[in-house]
Amino acid sequence: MTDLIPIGKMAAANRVTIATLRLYDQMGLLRPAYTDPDSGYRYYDIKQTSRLDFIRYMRELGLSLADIQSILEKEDITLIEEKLIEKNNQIHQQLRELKAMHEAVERTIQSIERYRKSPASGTISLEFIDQRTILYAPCKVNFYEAGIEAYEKTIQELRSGLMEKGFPQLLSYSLGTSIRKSDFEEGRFVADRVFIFGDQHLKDYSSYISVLDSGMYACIYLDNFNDEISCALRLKEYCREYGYALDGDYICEELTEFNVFDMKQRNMFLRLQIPVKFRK
Amino acid sequence: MTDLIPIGKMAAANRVTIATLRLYDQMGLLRPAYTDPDSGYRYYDIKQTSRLDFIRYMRELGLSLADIQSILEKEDITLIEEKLIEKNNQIHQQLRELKAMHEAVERTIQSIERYRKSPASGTISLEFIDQRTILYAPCKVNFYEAGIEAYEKTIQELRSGLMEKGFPQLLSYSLGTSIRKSDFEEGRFVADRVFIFGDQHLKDYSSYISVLDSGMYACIYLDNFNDEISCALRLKEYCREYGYALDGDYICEELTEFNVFDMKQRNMFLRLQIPVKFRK
DNA sequence: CGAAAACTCTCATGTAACATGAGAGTTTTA
DNA sequence: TAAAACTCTCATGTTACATGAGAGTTTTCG
Repeated sequence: MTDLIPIGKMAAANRVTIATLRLYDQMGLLRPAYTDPDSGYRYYDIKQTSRLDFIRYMRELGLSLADIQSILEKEDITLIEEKLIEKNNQIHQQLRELKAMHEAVERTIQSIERYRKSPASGTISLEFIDQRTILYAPCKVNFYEAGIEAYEKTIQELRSGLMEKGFPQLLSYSLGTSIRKSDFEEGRFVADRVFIFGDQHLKDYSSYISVLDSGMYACIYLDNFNDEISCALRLKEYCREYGYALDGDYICEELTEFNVFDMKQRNMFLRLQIPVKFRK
Repeated sequence: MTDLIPIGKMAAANRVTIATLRLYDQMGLLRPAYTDPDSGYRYYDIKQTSRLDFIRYMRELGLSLADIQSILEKEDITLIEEKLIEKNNQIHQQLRELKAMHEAVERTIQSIERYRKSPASGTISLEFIDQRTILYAPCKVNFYEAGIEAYEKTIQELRSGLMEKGFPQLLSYSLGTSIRKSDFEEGRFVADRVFIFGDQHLKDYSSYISVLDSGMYACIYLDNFNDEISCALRLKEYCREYGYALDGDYICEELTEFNVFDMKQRNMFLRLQIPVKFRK
């Protein structure tokens, strides 16, 4: 009296593939009502649709086939609830992760955009820059002398120190270094601090937090790490020429750090900054 | 002069597993600076850390290794941006899906909770029920006569009709059926409509929308489909006894539909409802 | 009734990004 | 020089299927 249908019809009736039905059979999630012992053909009862619906619904809720299997075996509503509550927590977690990912992607796109719209290397400007919060570490070695490897190493330490505290990732934030005003004034290139420019999340991660004052900055843009000193000197000269007085530490800001491309193209982008004040 | 480190140190220094480094080598994402041709041992330059960082950062942004590979091959920032924008869209999509999943899980948990707190089968109550929006289809056959299979078939049609329009899934909503007031009054069990109780999303999906008035309902709870008619009659009798007059169509609401468990336990939960008015 | 068409079977493989382990060879340390 | 520590390749497992090969079965049509 109950009419049985072969796998193809069952699949079509439920918008499932045949392969899926076979898998469910094999896993014991949904055994066909009758299997021909000779041919091995599977025949389903239409009423099994409801069980299939249940499986698919649980899948839509994000449960794994293994979870569903145990639910169907135990036939216990409490178990469903447990699994769902567990799933709910997972979903919350995933939502957080996705949002963080989204922010990071946005930030990176912004940074690429900024790079794209950056002025030609060597351009000097006078800009007002808002207050910035930074997370810094002191420089143990002076990489202006010790070379780029020392710089990398310092960054590396900052990085791993932060990673231990669960800080997302460094690449998405712009990096900076500074030279103390007195040193810079007297032409000594002595790295003082290395830091990252942060956003609102920053304060959770360390006590080495500082603030860079807002104000006017004389800036020069460049795209090659090796030109920093010469550009910095040019910028200093420029300030002297126009009568701008130094008003704080010198800053080198690494606006984008796509330095994985072996510098074949102009992929790095720096902005050197000298805070200035004007004689009134 | 550049000191090379074996794979173990490289892995430890970057909090990556050895297997990962080997995979990246194999895929060409990060080739060790030197590979011993005899032993096959991989030796990395510390500077390769930056490339590894880049890879891991791109991974954190959700890009696939294949994407990263093409980015690293082309060495083109524009390509990064393209991939990121694409990724951003994917993230939006995923966020939508996750939120929908979350809603569905919550709804299901609620429904299980409700089931758990439901009164004993046979309990009669008088309740105020708020206005409800339903999405209905007319019943072509009277399943009170034709049997549960006909009911299932009707549901099936409703289901597949909705699925074509992209409606999420049925299991997460409670189902209902109704009998016209005149039929019910005269003791004729003739199914009139089958419907789902919906939420705010409902209106997007069909024109077969109707509203069930708010008001007082005489209700009886039960956990077995087969008892519907007898319980409905009891409820009707109850109304007569207390002098409540029928004020609309009879409704059978299937509050939870975990009928995959072969009814071994009390997993189904119905609430029959008769809208009533009082003589003043 | 027989042939062709349509259907179904099992088994193998691929997907993404690794994790894990076996068995053999290499380097470092004591 | 032997043991300990490290590394190699290759195979397999993970998830929920999709895809395809080659062989067998059922249905349909003339």
